Amino acid sequence: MSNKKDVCTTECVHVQAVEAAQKNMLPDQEVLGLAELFKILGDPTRVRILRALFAGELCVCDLACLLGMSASAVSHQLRVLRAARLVRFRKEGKVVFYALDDDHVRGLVAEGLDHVRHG
Amino acid sequence: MSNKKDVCTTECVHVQAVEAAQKNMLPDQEVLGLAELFKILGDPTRVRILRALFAGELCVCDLACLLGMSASAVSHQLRVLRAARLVRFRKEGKVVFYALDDDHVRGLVAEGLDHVRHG
DNA sequence: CTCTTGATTGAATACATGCTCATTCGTTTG
DNA sequence: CAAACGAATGAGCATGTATTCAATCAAGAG
Repeated sequence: MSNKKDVCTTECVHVQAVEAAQKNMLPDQEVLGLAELFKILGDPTRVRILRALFAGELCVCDLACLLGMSASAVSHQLRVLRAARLVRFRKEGKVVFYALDDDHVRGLVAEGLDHVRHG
Repeated sequence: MSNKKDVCTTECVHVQAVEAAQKNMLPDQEVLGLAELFKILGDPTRVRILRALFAGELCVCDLACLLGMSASAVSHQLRVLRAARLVRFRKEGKVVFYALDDDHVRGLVAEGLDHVRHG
């Protein structure tokens, strides 16, 4: 997909700046991982779930109640968050408690809020 | 959307924890804004564009060349990034230079990378 | 064991989104 | 003015995704 550097037949390319940017490029794998992480954070329901877990662990039913949605919908999203290792879970009988699994999340949300609020 | 608190007919709700989480909930507007921001960051092309601009301003054609995609595709994404005030632009004749418009972005990307790399 | 309950899963549906292609805009140049 | 070029835009399509609904799993109660 990237053997088409000659796609730039135009004259407007600023070679120096482009080469500088090229040296700082991230490996594809990291770009994809980063985009995937942000995509997962890019859903209101998942943001609400994560924010709810800021205060401490909650079971699926708690979250469903808190967000006013079905346990099924919540569970589907928890599956996504689990796969991204953003939350972890703990079983106690029939009940499954979820909690934040990564402290980066707090930082990301905080920094995101800065942009949203006063950006 | 939230008058259905009685959706929780179950017995498993942990009232204390739920109430604590409820007090810490973000206003809907902030949740939506936050999710929107992350959604915008949650695309490989846009991540690549932003990363490219870390090194300094580039014109649309530079970006197209660097990413190996059409100027049209890049322009479409720049429109999205502009709307989110993540980039700003500067016209110089026919050429339009784009640059990062927000320092939060660097922090977000850095923190996201931490999670992706060693998370 | 059977029934109930919390949680998970899969299929189906409705909706959003990223790219391509063709066109248009705005500026510079001949 | 007309032609050329960088950039922006809109329609169309192909793909992805969040929720609902029904079914299933797992653990405790009767």
